[in-house]
Amino acid sequence: MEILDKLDIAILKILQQDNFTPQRDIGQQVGLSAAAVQRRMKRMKEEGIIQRNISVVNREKIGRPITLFVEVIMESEKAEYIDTTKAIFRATPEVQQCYYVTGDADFVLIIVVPSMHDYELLTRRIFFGNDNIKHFRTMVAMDLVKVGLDVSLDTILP
Amino acid sequence: MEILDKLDIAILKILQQDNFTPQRDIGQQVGLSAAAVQRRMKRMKEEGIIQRNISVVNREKIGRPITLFVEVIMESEKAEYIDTTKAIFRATPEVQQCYYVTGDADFVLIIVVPSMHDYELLTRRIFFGNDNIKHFRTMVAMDLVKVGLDVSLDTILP
DNA sequence: GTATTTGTGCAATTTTGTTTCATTTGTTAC
DNA sequence: GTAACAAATGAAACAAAATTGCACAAATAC
Repeated sequence: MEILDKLDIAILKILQQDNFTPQRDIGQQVGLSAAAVQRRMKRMKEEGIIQRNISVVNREKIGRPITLFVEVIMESEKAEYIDTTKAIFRATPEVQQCYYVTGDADFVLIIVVPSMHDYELLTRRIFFGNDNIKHFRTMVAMDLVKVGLDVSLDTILP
Repeated sequence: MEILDKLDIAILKILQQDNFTPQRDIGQQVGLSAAAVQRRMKRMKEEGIIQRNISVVNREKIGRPITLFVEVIMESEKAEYIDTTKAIFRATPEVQQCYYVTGDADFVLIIVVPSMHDYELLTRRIFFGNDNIKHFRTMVAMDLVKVGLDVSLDTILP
């Protein structure tokens, strides 16, 4: 089955907030037994609807207080070069998120580092070290107004 | 205590990948008993080092395939207006992430919606409906090269 | 109408998480 | 060096949660 019913959505909403919520509690909230919740969770995990289950670590408390946005513009958009660059960004732990985009830029990155100095060193490695990068534009986050990977589940009509 | 030792970091690395890993398995991997892992996890949760525990839902599979980047430039940067705008972005479910930044833009947003049409409707609500927004620039994600909230824990020196 | 599929709740079972307690380890004071 | 103390640990007992087996009910197919 590929379609989500109201119960699946109700379960996902809870799991997006806190995936340690006991299945019994979830069941109570959505009107199912714990067993039924468990089976639905298992199915959604198998189908890839639930992609991952993760802990979110506070970046400030572990000494990574600097969050940056970088727009990267490539010299050439040849698939070969793009793929190489994707692989580099993917493999760089400081690059928390990387999107290949249309519009003014080619890539948008979110980078998390301990200090601006570390960022400078990083730019040398991944930007100046890459001949195919024509230009990059950095913005520094002053306030993490909203951070998450939530997908809004309010208006799904299956 | 505020400092993380090597064992804490090893535990966090695992939890950032999969927070359903049984404490026994974590213990085995890092060289601790399950009880010790449990106590460290509890402490880190209490201290806010572990901020949240969440499921990540696949946006494509639930009918939200469009991811967008938006840079927003404000008319006035008066704190009052900025705060109001932050509150709006925070309260909008389609706005998955929102950062207040320095640089060419004032805000950077990541938006997840079912279709470009939905995005157009959203822009009317949250951008054109806000007099203080001077300009916004949209980029459309073609490839979610790397998506996560991981913080690199490799080079922590406490 | 009956057969089949799909999903459910309940209860038994298994696994996991939590607490207790004695012991070890490391630190400080003398 | 050694005694006293604090912090963290592992093993085991215990509690809670997840998982499975099974009988049943609703929806669908025939």
